[in-house]
Amino acid sequence: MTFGRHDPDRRARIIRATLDVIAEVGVAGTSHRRVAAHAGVPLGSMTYHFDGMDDLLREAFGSFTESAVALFEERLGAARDIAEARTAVADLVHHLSDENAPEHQRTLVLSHELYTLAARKPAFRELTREWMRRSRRALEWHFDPVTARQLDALIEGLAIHRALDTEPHERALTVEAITRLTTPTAD
Amino acid sequence: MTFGRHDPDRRARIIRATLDVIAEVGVAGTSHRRVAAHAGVPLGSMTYHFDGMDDLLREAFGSFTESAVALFEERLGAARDIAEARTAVADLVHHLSDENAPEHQRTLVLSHELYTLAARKPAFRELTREWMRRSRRALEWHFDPVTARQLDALIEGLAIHRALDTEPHERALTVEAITRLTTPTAD
DNA sequence: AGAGCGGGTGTACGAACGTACACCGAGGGG
DNA sequence: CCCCTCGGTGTACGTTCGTACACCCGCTCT
Repeated sequence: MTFGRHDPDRRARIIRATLDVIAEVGVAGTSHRRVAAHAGVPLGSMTYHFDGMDDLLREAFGSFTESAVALFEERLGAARDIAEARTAVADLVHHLSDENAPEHQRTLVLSHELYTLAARKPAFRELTREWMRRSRRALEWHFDPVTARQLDALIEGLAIHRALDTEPHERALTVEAITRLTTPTAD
Repeated sequence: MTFGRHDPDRRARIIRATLDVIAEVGVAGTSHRRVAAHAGVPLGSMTYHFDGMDDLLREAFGSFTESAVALFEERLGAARDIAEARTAVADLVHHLSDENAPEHQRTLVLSHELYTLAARKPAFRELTREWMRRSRRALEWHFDPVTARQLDALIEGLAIHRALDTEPHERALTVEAITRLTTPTAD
């Protein structure tokens, strides 16, 4: 039995290359050939390791959501009280939407590409649901379920709008919004 | 000078067809041929009326954002006080994310497709900026600029998450989030 | 009435795509 | 030492694409 004779993490490298290509030219411009070239593997490897394009995309976005959740959990896990949790949430919003960090623009681009697929194909919607579910669970370490749900949506909206804005809003605005949403109204 | 000899609103019909095709198969699956077939015009009309694919997409999404803004302004314009404005905002969120209305899934799909383009191409980012600018202006008829900005992001996030969720959240959660965000905190 | 113009269209070309599949060669079994 | 197995790969096919451009024909002007 020859096992991993050539390249034990060939698959993983293809998946990383796929995400790179998607971030660069979009799902629309992603092809087996381009991914293969970027990963430095022959074209035949594509159909050998993955059951066609859809399978490749699903694996790639699965890996992407995994690391997105990991970041979420890491930041929220480090917070020791509500105040720190609020700060962590603000950090996440600005981390995601910071224009000066190409790596973060990448996250935003990949999110949109995934949402676009999810809006049309159930298989990808499953990925986004799992992502949302785990994000909310992490928020529930610090906030009640309803607040967690609202906060999750707020993070999404703030990050998207901030990333697209001509002049991204200040941190103070983010913090203020988080504070308002996590403070029960008087009545 | 023969003018509009055949079809005065040929262009407009192509644009409508383009949005239909995008909603159905995505920007990735949209081709001149498919749009032409859907609009009932010859393939040659595509390059005649539009300077290539990018131009076509820009025109189509320009028309899309126009009607999205119109809906926004209509709903918010009809509100006569803060309470009605809050209700209008909740209406917009649920209108956008209602799973039982195919027309609304369409809006969500098109939004994501546009954001995906905007994340990569400046020409499309201009469209989303104008869209955000006008949405915020409509919100400012009832709320201060900072709140308007926060609310705009919240609407976005709630609509996206609600549309993708397994069990979409109740209206009460939306209303509660809007109330919290539009009520200054005590301290 | 005939000519000429120009808006509109059919077609053809080169490039790129996903995928199937015949083939190769290293390594283990006899 | 030979052969067979099977993981891995190169190539070729059929399809679809964007775009250019030669052409057609209804209309207007002389």
